[in-house]
Amino acid sequence: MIEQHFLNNIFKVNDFSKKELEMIIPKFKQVTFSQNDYLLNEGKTENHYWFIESGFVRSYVVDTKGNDITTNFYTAGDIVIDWISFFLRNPTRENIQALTDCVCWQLDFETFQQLFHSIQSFREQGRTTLVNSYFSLKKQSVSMIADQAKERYIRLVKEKPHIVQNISLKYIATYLGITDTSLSRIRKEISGK
Amino acid sequence: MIEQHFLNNIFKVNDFSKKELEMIIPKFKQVTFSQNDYLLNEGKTENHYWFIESGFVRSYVVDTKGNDITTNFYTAGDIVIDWISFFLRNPTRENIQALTDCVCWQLDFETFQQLFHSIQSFREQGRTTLVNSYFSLKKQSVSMIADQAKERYIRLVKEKPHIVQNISLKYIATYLGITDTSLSRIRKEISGK
DNA sequence: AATAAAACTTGTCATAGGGCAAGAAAACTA
DNA sequence: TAGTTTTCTTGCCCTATGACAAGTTTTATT
Repeated sequence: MIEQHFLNNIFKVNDFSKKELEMIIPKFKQVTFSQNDYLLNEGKTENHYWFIESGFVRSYVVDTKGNDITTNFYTAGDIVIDWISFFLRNPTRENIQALTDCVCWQLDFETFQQLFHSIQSFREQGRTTLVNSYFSLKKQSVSMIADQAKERYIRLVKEKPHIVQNISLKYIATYLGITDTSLSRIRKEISGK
Repeated sequence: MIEQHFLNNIFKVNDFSKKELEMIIPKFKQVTFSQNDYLLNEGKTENHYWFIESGFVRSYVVDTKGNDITTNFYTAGDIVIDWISFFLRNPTRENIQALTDCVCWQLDFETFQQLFHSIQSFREQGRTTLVNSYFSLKKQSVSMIADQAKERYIRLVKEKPHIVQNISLKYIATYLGITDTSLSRIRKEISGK
């Protein structure tokens, strides 16, 4: 196989030796999901994570009033993982749902552990990935306090245009912490400028 | 020294061998901060983290309008760290400030790396600590969307009563994403019940 | 104790965004 | 191509919270 495996975009030759790549890449298994399939359901303990080769995914939690709140969107190149459930080995509160058909590459916890403890660059990359997720969450969280809904939407359009273009308004609204009604009005206001 | 070092509460004999503890604990250095000292300032790259033996600390960011937003409170037993700056080696956006005099135990990045890559249980614990921080942030973030300010305040009182009792209203308000005026009204309403 | 500076409360009024319900438009389905 | 369902828009009215400004209380300073 000449180096054109999708995972070579994730595990780069600059960061890993050839030998390490040979230990890592074959451990991933390709899986596909159809639109509306669940990758993970509330109450289950996550035993895998995935890199998305193609498609769109969202994660959400259901609040005490029964509304669902989108916690994240994922698309090609992203890691889909519930860090909390995966590492703390707890039943999750999240639901992870394919919004379109998806092609993913899956790794299970045990294999992850084995690679994590044996390959230094694998654990450095893993840590960096987790910290990057922390960073996005923090940004989103501060923005929720500091910015008005319209500003949050504008930022999302700028930072993740493909999300805004491909995902239905109601999910984007709950991600921004507003109702679909409000988001519709915000859109109108923006386009009217 | 008979095992009554403060850090023995953090690194427990159940999780580490005696030899490992001897490699870890002496690497920490005791430092003290006076009220209003800064542990970290915006723009600097974090090169340390601390465990708090006593005192109260908060972290905050300044938003585009110049208001500050408290991102977290820390107290005895907690780790004080800017995960993002520490691991990504970036200048931080956060300010970390002692709200009272504090006694802390400090470790620097280089020593951390050395321990992280050489002691398996140290990295397991480090990862767990990071994921726990992620978990609190996520909870706070979802609550910001799902709950009203009053519910968020009630939850804080329940989960971290010592914070509510020891820290001034204005900081708690920005942590909850509201103004000090609103928090004052919420308090009144609650006590009037 | 006297003064100053913070911290907190309260009043009045303004506004972002929610709740609900009815349409309109678009996307499936048969 | 008609029928159904889902998605999105719009109108009307309401509520939680903000903005600002004036007290009051508490804490620190001399």
